[in-house]
Amino acid sequence: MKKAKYLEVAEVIRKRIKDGTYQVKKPLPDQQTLAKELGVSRLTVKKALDGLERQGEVYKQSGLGTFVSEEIPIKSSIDSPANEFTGLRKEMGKNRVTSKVLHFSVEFPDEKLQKYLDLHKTEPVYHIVRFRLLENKPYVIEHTFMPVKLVPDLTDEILHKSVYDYIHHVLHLKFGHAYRRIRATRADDKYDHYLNAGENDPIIELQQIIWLMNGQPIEYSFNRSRFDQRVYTVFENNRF
Amino acid sequence: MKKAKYLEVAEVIRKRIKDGTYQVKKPLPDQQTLAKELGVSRLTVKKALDGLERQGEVYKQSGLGTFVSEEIPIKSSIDSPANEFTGLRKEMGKNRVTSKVLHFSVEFPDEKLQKYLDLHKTEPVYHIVRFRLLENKPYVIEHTFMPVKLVPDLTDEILHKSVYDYIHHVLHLKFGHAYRRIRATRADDKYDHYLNAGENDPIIELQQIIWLMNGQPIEYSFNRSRFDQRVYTVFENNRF
DNA sequence: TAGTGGTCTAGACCACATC
DNA sequence: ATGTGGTCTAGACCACTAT
Repeated sequence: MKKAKYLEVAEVIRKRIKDGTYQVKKPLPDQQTLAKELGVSRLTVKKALDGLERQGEVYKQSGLGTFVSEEIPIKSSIDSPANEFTGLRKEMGKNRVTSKVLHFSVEFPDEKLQKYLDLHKTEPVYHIVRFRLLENKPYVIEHTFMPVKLVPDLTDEILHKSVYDYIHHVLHLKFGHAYRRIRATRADDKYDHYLNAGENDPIIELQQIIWLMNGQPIEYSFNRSRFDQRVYTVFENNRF
Repeated sequence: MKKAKYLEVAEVIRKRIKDGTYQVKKPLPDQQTLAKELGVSRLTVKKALDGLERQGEVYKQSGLGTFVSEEIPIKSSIDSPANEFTGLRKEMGKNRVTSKVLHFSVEFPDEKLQKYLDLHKTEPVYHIVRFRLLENKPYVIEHTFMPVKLVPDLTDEILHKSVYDYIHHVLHLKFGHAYRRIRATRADDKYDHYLNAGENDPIIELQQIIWLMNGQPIEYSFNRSRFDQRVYTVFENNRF
């Protein structure tokens, strides 16, 4: 299966931004010119630029042109994007993350989970608690619930590596959308002591449901970190 | 200036979802049928559906159809969307929000602010601290910095109502994109006592830079709430 | 095989900003 | 007047899913 042309075009443009061919705050060549150069229609170029704009790489001004976005001055390398679908190992780098499985069981879902994961009470879920360290420093406690029917044959070994890899590359499932809630709370969960959090230390918690492309919910989870260990970020674009 | 057709089409479909014409988890009419019915081309329908999909109203499956999304079970009415551009008064309802101006001055920007707002050190900024209550209950302390050159003639009266309204409807400026960082912290700011936060109460803080459509940064701010008063949410769609 | 959404094209016209 | 991006069309072909 071949990649769509507009994705190829977006990659070319992204590279040119990265290597300085197109400079920050300067206009890119106009859409017609890019279309001719790359041998595609103008609409295909526009579609590529629309995507890059949604991701914050460029911004367009009708009547003026398309410009390379500036660096974001408050962006930090420790930020965790709250609007991406990469797993922790991929996000942070494979070898920087280690995982300890604190709990792994199969259960029937309670009423809350039945609602969250759109399950009948007879359809079992995995219940997983993982303690994850970033460069050997306590980083996050992840409480995860997934329907067994959607993720068959989950093993302890997979839990130590990447569940995301298993879901995507072995089961060939694709995440579609997610709803996430971020809040501050106290260290009051039974596993929080793993985070080296004192009794009065704030905790930052991200709770989420993830759905597949076909609309089925595949994961309910909440992830807790000590307040000074994690910052969630959102990039937002004011377009339809 | 007339509204684009694809926006009109999206509104029609959104209404039909809301009033039950199209039912949850059931397929909408196919794109060709909708196009004919509404007297537009198929691409225009697709563009409308793409937007609704990004906003989570529907999801599409190639080869199958377009389906109405389910209700999100963890969504709560107290959630604050972290990926919207509406001001607090509009988000929560005009009459539920009251504002007290704790500080209002004009200053030359320090180095940090010069970087955040892309300013020369001779270009002054407003420095505003507002205490905002939701139905007379302490809700958030907002620390806001804006370049004077972009927001001329800001008055105390505007601060008591909606700065967003002034920027959009009087100055006719449009927000383009924003980068937001959400973290948990302690009640250690000099204004935090307004939140009725005890010394050990966690605080949830949202820090952000907002840019206009033309790429100019117009606001740097950080907003602090007591941990149990605010939850930030993100909806994310795994598409280009 | 039939029906769905996804992509792509060429061409046209419009809205907007600048000169 | 010119050049930019935004919208819209009709038509074509492809990829995917179900039967």
